Amino acid sequence: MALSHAILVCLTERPMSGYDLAKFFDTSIAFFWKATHPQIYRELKKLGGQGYVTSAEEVQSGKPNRFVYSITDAGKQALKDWSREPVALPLIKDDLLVRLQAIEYVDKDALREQIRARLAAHREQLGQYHHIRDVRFSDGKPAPEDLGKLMGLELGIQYEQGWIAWCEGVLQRLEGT
Amino acid sequence: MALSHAILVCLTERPMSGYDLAKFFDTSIAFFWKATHPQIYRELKKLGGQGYVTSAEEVQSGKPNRFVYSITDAGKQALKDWSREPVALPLIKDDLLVRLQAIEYVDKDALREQIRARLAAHREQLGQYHHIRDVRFSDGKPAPEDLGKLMGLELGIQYEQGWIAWCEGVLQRLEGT
DNA sequence: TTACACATGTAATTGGTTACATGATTGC
DNA sequence: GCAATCATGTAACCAATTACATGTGTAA
Repeated sequence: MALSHAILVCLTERPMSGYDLAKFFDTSIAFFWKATHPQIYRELKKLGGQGYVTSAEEVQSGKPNRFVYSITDAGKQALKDWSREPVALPLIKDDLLVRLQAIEYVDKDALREQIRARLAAHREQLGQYHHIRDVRFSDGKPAPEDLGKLMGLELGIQYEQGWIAWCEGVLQRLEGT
Repeated sequence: MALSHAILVCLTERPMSGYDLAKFFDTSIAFFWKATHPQIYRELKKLGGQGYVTSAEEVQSGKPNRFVYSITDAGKQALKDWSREPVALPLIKDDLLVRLQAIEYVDKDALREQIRARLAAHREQLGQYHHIRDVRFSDGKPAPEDLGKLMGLELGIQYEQGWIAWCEGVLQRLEGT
C-alpha cells in the first residue's frame, strides 16, 4: 500500500495534523494522490504504531486541540526503502472515456454537457497550477529540494493543457451529431 | 459504481465470456478502465441477476466450456440512464510522482531507473495505440459509431506523448544530481 | 516435460467511501 | 438563528487485489 508513504512524504514538508493532511491531499498533491479523512486518521494510527511518526498534542484555546504528527528517522528510512521498490503504472478509471466508447448507447446531450463540465474543471485546475508556479517557482532556478515538486507541477500543467485541447476538439466534432 | 457499466459497454461491442472480458480490459480499454478477473466474474453474476446480461453456455470440444454473456435491452436502457449521471474527475494515484515530491528522501539512482522504465512503458503503449489507429481508422472518416472510440484513442496517444516528453526532460535534468 | 493459453471460479485480505457523531467559534 | 470552518474520530459497507484452486490442449 502506498497511502502510508504518501502521508510520510507530506510530513517531510512539515509536521501536520490529520486535518491538515486531509486538506493537503485535497489541494496541493491532489494531482498525484487522493485520500479522505477517515483513511488518513486510520493510517496515522498505524504509522504511529510502526514508529514512523510521532504525535504531539497542541493545546489551542477556543478550538479543539490538534494532534500534530511528525516523521521520525525510522519513517525517513522507511521512505528510502520504499523508494527502491519498482513503481506501477497508475490506474486510470475514467467514466467519461468509457461512455465515449459506447457513443451510440448514451445520451448525446448529456455527454456534451459532461465534456463541457470536464473542460471547465481542467481549466480551473490549470489556473491553480499556474498560480502555484508563479508564486513558488517564479525566481529562476529552484532549490535542489524543490526540483521534484517543480517537475511534478510541470507534468500537471501539461496534463491539463492536453485535456483542455482534447475537450475543445471533441466538442467541435460532436456539434450537430 | 462503474465497473458494471464498463462491462456493459464492452458487451455492446460483441458478446463475450468472462475470460474475454478480462483480456479486453487488459488490452483494448486498459487506458480507460482496469479490472481483474475475480472482479469481472463477480460483477457478471450481479448483472445477470439484474437482467442486464444473459449468458449462454458454449460447448467446446477439448477446451472447457465458456459462458458467453450478451447485453439485454434492459442493459442498454441501464447504460442510457447511467450516461445521464454526472461524471467524476478520474482519480489519479501515481507513486512515481509522490516520490518526486520527496526527492531529497529517495534513492536517486532508483528513481532514475524507475523513470526510464516508465518512459519505456509509455513508448510501448504509444506504439500499440498507433498500431490500432492504423489498422482500425486508417481510411478517412470513421463511421459515426466509431467516432467515440477514435477520439478516445486520440486522447490516449496525446497522453502517452505527453508522458514521454516529460520523462525525457526529467531524465536530462536529473543527470548528475 | 515444461510452459503457456484457455477457462472459471472462491477465499482472504486490504483499501476506500459514506454515513454517523460531536462540539466550539466565527461571520452573515 | 444558520451556515461554514476547525477538528477528530467510529461504524458499516462496498470495492479491489492477491493468493489459492482446478483442469485441458497445444506447441516448443
